[in-house]
Amino acid sequence: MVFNIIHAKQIFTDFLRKGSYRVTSERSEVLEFAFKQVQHFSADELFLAMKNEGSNVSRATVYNTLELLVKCGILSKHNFLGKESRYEKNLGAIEHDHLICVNCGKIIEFDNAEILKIQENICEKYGFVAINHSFITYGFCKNPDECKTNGKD
Amino acid sequence: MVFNIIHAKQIFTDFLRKGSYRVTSERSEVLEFAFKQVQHFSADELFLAMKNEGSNVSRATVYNTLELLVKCGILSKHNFLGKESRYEKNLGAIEHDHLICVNCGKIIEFDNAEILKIQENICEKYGFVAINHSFITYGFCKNPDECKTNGKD
DNA sequence: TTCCTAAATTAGATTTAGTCTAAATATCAA
DNA sequence: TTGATATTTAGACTAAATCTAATTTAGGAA
Ligand SMILES: [Mn+2]
Ligand SMILES: [Mn+2]
Ligand SMILES: [Zn+2]
Ligand SMILES: [Zn+2]
Repeated sequence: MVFNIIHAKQIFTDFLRKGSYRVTSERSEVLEFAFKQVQHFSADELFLAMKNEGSNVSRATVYNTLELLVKCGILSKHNFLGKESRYEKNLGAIEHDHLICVNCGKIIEFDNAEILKIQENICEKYGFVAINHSFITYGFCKNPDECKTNGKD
Repeated sequence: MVFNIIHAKQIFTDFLRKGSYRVTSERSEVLEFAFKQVQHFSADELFLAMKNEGSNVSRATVYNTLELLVKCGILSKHNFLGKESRYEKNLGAIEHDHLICVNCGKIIEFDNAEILKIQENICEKYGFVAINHSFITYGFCKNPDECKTNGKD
């Protein structure tokens, strides 16, 4: 599991070297900007944020690098409600999951170790090797007062 | 839960009446074709299949009707690997889940009541009312012989 | 049954996320 | 330092899904 940007850079560099990918300034830049994001973000949002702060990394490179960052475990990628892919840092011990209000868009994050156990059992049963998972519960806020402001992300 | 096409038609008509939507021949046609599908299918695949068998229902109506069929519980909608949405009939007592091989594309379906319990607990904890969920484990086939034919769906 | 209005349908345009291309550039092993 | 080849780039392209505005239809009222 990843802790901070120093650690993330180490992991990324090792991953690139090990896979005989090249270590480039563009890839480092994408990692740095991705790591600065505090919420879920889309590839295009990151590309625009970078551009906005003077970066010249291309859209294609942002998309490609995000995939590499997912592969080496620094980021997670989600597809909420069939919308564009959204990414986020992977910091904790457990890959967290999401509860989404289909009414106001609120996203609640939670850790649940039991889900990992279920995943293991199922993989054992069907002869699979798990890489990761996506568990999303769709519903709505019980308290109407909390279901107003569109608290996306 | 839905059992067969007769039952599905009943549920759909009730849902439409109750929501003061109109009962149209196009909506019935989409339901009939959707129900004939034996595997996961995309909106466009269904549209083309219908067209191919002489139906004149438009693409927009197919897309819209599939959403209604999801809302009333007749179909489920999935987003595997961030690709186009895929639909399927909802027949059993438990909303089944999926195991996907990122190498060969194989999809294994499984029932797991524990996941529903976890969902209930989490919703209780965070003041949510669950509608449905999506649980997908990504991984690869342990047995290389089984990981060849691209057994999609 | 006929009439009327809002809802639904339609073909095709548009939007959007993401991928592809081929020319220019940079990495890194030798 | 050099050169093979991996990477980056701008912009073209693709595919899924949504939107539009004109036309048709469902179903309630009379
Ligand atoms: Mn999250
Ligand atoms: Mn299924
Ligand atoms: Zn809400
Ligand atoms: Zn496989």
